[in-house]
Amino acid sequence: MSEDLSKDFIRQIIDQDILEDSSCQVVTRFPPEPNGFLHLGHAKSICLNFGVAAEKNGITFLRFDDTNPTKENEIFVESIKKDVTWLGFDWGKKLTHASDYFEQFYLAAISLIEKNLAYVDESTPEEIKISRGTLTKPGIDSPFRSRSAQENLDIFKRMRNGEFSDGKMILRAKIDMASPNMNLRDPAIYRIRHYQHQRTADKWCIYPMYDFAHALSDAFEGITYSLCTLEFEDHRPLYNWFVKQVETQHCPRQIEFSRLNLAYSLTSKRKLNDLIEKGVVDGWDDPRLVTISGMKRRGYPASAILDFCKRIGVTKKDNIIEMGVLENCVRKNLGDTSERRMGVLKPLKVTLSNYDEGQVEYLDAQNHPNFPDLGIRKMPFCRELYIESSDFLEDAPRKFFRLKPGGEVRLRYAYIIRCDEVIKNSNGEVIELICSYDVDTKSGTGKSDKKVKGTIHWVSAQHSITSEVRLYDRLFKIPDPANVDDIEASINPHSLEIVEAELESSFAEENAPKVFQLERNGYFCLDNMSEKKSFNRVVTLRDSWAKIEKQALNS
RNA sequence: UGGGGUGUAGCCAAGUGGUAAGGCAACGGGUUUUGAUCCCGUCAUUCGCAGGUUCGAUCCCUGCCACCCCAGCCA
Repeated sequence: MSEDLSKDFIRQIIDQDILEDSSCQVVTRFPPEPNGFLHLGHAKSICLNFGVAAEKNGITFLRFDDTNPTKENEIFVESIKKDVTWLGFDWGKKLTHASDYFEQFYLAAISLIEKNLAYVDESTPEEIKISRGTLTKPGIDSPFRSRSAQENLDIFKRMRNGEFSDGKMILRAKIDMASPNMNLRDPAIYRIRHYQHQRTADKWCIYPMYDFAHALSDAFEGITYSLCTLEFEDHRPLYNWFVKQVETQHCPRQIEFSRLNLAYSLTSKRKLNDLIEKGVVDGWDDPRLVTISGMKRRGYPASAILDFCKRIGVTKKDNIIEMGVLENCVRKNLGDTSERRMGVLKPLKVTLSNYDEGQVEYLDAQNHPNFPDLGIRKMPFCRELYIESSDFLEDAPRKFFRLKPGGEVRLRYAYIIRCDEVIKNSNGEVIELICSYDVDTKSGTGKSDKKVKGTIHWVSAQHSITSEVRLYDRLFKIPDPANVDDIEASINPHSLEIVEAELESSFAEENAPKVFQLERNGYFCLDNMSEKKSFNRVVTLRDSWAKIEKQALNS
């Protein structure tokens, strides 16, 4: 492994800060709102926040941004903790919640009111919307803007005491209704919500807004680098305004980076939630989603996700990462770590006419071609076998070096066979092949120097285990599902295919691997969530034959 | 048309006043009883465009163009 020579712009800023002041601490935070499950975009943020701190012996808080009780719940809190841990990060004792600071936020709001920097506005939401102006027209002051601090103080306290109903009034920062930055046109600081909060229950009926709570939480925790995505760039002046006006002891610095976009997939909690509610996918952990729990269930190793985050980098550029990058990380990780097995996804029966009925041979099969230390297993070989249907073609193109009528192919770890006869059903579909084997070509014996182009996998029909296997493809037909009106119309109808596969007999053993490669088919894992025994295809192998076929089709 | 950002290959991404890293993809070849893995090689005379400064500009200056974000009592 060569060392990375280049650092992203955030790490460069931090390096520079440390160069200028060696006492400079690195304190970061990962601050999800517990209103959904984490996805790959969060993984990017987690890797950045935890990574940057770890590199400088700093610390990272896991902070739940729970300022909106109507959208949040304990299930999401637990899932987030689980996912962060699974990715391999440890927040130690630094587990906090925005709600831990509700009292401090309240006091900070009081101080703003006392400084005449905040006021209670009793306008309706519609009135506030209109008076805010537009992108090109300045807003106008609210009639409540000039209320005395005394009066504001009194009403705000009564807001807290629950004297008013939801939506009746808000506390606003008094900044500048004519600011070209919309966020500075007297943004809301507190709103009234008579709603059970998952942690503070009914202790509060007023809740702070994101900009206020986030800036102050960062300041209270001594966060030095508050790393967030680009859409908050316009919020930075407001963030800084709160920190300054509340006169916190510590001043955090917000730095923004671009969010992750992965082609043919969705990284938006809201849109994921829609798909789940409509039943388009099975839940947050559907293996077709790039949620952390979905990818985990699919069989993606955490280290592959970490590797992915490292490869995509951190910049301020809009980006769309190709699916291949993620898949490649998964293959790369699994290639060296998973044992090989054989399994036939779409079986085609093969009968060896010259192999004795009732005879069984046990043939040696390597568990990993590159690592002999991983040992061998015995595979039973009989007169009746299954091969992959796609490994036989009646009208084979020139470069197809698998089985065809009259052609020969090697059965991996076994013999070379020749296809003598093709049996079809009344629909003309091939249902069985009658073949003959060449006894001198047994693997490892060196009796024959016969060479064939192709080697295919197989299982003994008598010994194979029928098992459910789930084959996944990308969830969407289009690269940018996030940008279309009708997401459901862009769903790939073939994103999940369930097949009855025939697996080699070793899967009956107690210590059969949970994650493995089915040779020539891809990487698979046992699905821990389904009730019956079922396997997920994690990712296919790279397939240059498929590429050749596709090219032939296009030309 | 206000404000804030971003433009380096098909996709990511370094770089910086001295002649364009790296990864993925693609392509060509080698090894191979997985059309896998692995190995070797090819792949930007040019950095959104146009001017200017300079011996020299992707980098500095000016103008233009394209794309993204912002008008929640969401985060």
